[in-house]
Amino acid sequence: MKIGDAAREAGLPVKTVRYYADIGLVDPQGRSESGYRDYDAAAVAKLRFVSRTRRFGFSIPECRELLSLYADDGRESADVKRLAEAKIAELDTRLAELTDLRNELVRVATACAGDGRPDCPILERFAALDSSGG
Amino acid sequence: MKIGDAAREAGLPVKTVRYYADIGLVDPQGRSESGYRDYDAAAVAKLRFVSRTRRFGFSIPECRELLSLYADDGRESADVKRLAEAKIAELDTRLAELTDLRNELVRVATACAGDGRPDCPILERFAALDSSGG
DNA sequence: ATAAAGGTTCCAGCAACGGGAGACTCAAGG
DNA sequence: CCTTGAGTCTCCCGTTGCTGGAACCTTTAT
Repeated sequence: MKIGDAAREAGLPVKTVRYYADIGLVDPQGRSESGYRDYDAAAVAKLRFVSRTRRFGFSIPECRELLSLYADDGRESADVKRLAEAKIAELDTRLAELTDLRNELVRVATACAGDGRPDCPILERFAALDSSGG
Repeated sequence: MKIGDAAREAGLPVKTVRYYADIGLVDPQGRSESGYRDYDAAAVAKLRFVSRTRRFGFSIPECRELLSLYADDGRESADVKRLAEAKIAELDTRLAELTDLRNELVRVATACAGDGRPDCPILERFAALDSSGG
């Protein structure tokens, strides 16, 4: 199977699949005589796996680790669970930060009249001297 | 005031301040005879302003726009409010995505025994054939 | 006089690809 | 057989917002 079909089956851009091959994340099964990358079912499964794990917010190195766990029949599910839980904690932190940010922005935007006057609490908030205040 | 002091006052790394000067986002007031960047109070205020807006999730181009609004006495607060509200909507979208992601991960992690067995619902979930399923 | 601390420039690189050039290959149609 | 068009190849540059390092210069303190 050529790269275009593999990419379509995995739901990834061709460029991305080629990139994954370049960095040795998902290698094609081999090459055709004319030099085309050749993907078999196993390689496509890995691509699909990576596609999903990427969508779950895992970095390439993390995907690499998960992929090796996936490919290794003797893997310990505890390892996988540990990775997933660490990622959940990360997401929680990020969510809290983003929520704070959003509430802060809502507060200043609400205080802003939004008319044509040059006074603007948003800008004043940004320009505030202290960077600690909420 | 030299770059180090300006950076400290703005709460930014020196490298970042230099970078902002390079891209013309916040220029120093001038240069000393020996070529050192010289920051006055106005420049430091701009640095602090940018530092805050960056922390609020605005991109550099957006900061540039806000900065020009900030620097322009005749600015319209409506422009600023519009920018802030667009950013809030963005944050909401991003928050929803991250929340979905997190819940999905929690679900699969919960289903995983986490013991030494090779069975792992997390990996199976990642490896799932359909990419449409919740 | 000398050493440490801080400044300068430029160059390289990070994540994770995307865009596009220029050459090649393959499948179909006339 | 030839042509056309789509797909593929490699290669290199660009993105975002910095960060680190090298090699050198200036200032400050002792």
